[in-house]
Amino acid sequence: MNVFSQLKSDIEGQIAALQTEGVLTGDIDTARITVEPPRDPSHGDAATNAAMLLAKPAGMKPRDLAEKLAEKLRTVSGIAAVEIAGPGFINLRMANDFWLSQIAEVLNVGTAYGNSDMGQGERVNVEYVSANPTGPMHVGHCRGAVVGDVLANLLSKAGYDVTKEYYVNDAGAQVDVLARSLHLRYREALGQDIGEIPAGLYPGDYLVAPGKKIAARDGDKWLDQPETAWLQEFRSFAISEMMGLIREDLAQLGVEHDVFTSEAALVAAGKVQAAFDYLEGKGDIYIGVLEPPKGKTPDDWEPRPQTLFRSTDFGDDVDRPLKKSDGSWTYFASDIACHFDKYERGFATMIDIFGADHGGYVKRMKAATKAITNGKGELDVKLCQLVNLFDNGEPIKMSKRSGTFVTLKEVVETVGKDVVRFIMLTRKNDATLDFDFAKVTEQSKDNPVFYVQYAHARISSVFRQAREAFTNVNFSDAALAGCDLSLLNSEEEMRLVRRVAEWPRIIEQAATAHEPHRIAFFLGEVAADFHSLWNRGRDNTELRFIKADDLAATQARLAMIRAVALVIASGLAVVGVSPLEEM
RNA sequence: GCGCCCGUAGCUCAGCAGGAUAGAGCACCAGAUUCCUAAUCUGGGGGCCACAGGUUCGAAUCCUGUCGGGCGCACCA
Repeated sequence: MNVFSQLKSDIEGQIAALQTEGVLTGDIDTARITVEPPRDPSHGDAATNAAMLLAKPAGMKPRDLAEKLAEKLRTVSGIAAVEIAGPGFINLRMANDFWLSQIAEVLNVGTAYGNSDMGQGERVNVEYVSANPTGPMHVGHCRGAVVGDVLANLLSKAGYDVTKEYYVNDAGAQVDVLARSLHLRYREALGQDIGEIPAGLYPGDYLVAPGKKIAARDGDKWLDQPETAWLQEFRSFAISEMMGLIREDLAQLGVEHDVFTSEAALVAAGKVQAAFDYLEGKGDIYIGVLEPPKGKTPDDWEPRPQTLFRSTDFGDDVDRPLKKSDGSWTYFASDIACHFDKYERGFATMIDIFGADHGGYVKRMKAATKAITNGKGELDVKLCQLVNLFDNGEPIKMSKRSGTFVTLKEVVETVGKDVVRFIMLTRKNDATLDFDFAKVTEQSKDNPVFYVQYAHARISSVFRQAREAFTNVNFSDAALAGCDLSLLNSEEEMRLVRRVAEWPRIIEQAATAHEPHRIAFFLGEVAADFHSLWNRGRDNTELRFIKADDLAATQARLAMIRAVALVIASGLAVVGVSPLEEM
């Protein structure tokens, strides 16, 4: 339960009461009312702007209205004090019990704490990774993979019915190149000298094994045949091999998609044609000639009639071609079909995760989604910026041409999936991120992964010691949930308790904003609060969690830190990282 | 030339669907600590939120323009 939305509905209830009493008149719109923890803790536990928003339509002064509302709020249970401040803020101070009941709640529901029904089971499709099946994944793919995966987890936790989707671009010219590259490796496997890999083909040695595999299976059957004889077979073989590699890489990263949609299959099933027909029926298709982009005319520019989608009618800058001159579909056309298909499968809300280099693609895809769903579907696109790799401060240069690019697999094998996943969320998705192999594995408070993991491990360690100090006491969650939590009353402890109670709100806000990085930042804050409290016990043994001569106080404190551990575990589960019992 | 993203402390970045005196970490400065709850702690200085207008009771946040950086710009995906 998000305590702040609980408070908001309490406030709305009191506003309604003021209305029926005739104190408050005018059009009341409660939508913009916020109830949030104030930045400055001296302002109380929660603040609302209600009076300032309602003053104008009610024809009252904000502070007068605030006073009326404050009177009502003082009668609400759980609210210990109400103050009016500044231009008309209403500051609420909650009774300790109010917060402490959240600790019991955490202990009762475990890592399910923070689950929300906000999404009301609404179906959401999150499409991410969608790398071309032409080779193993490199680090550049990491970020989108993690951001998409965690966003999907986050939305699930917030009550949405989420499908994780991978769109396989297996229909374009690139997969033909892949097929030819494989054929070369096939010849190599049969003992032919293939020399240097010709420019324009994929040189990577990840095709060597598939080459041998198909040679072992089919022998020299395809050896002296014209391309037309083997292209299709080699293409589908290569794609399935490459998808195998990609799925292995993703599995290592802890990413598993629910659905893989094949572009080629969409085309074959006539879905692209169907989407096209639909748009054409609405009059959104025409044959026309585009103007060259101003200030940057390509060398080979020629006025050329094309089959265009009227994307400018839906917010794009120019209309976009759907067919190539050979009559086949452009990538954009099949992507429209892909989103059409998603919509028909029941997804009105779709989210795509792209690399930042696809930024120019966003408007047209949103326009297409609007057109193809008749305005009923909504597409949000999250762009992931570059990850810059370093090793102990030294930049790692990557070049695809020289073959010195770092693969996803290498990164995961070097630092572990948990580290990769967490670090990818330490920046918001549209900011570039530095990834330093040395720093991300460092065991110090400068390393956010370590800092959060260590908080969890430290709590486990306290419990291990508690069981030694009190050999006959039951410290299970259920037992702790029933202990006397009112013994927690210091300001430092309450600060941590309030932080724990913020978790459900963080989930809801991160989910509405589609911003998974907020989870990682929140975990850093919980860990910081916990470590800070722990450190007080260094100097003052009275403040330690375990008091050998005071079982009741020990139980209350263990309940508190156990709740912290559960919230950390709950957050790490969203991030896809396993919490550690010891380090 | 056009579009998108970004511009917040010396550095790296948060800033919660507009809210009160703009935060954190690093670095810097000053103290504490050798304890066993290992993988430090406490405190401090430091800001025209790129700039200029606008909307609003209220703007780092929304709108417009300017400057600076990144990305992209017809039958590649």
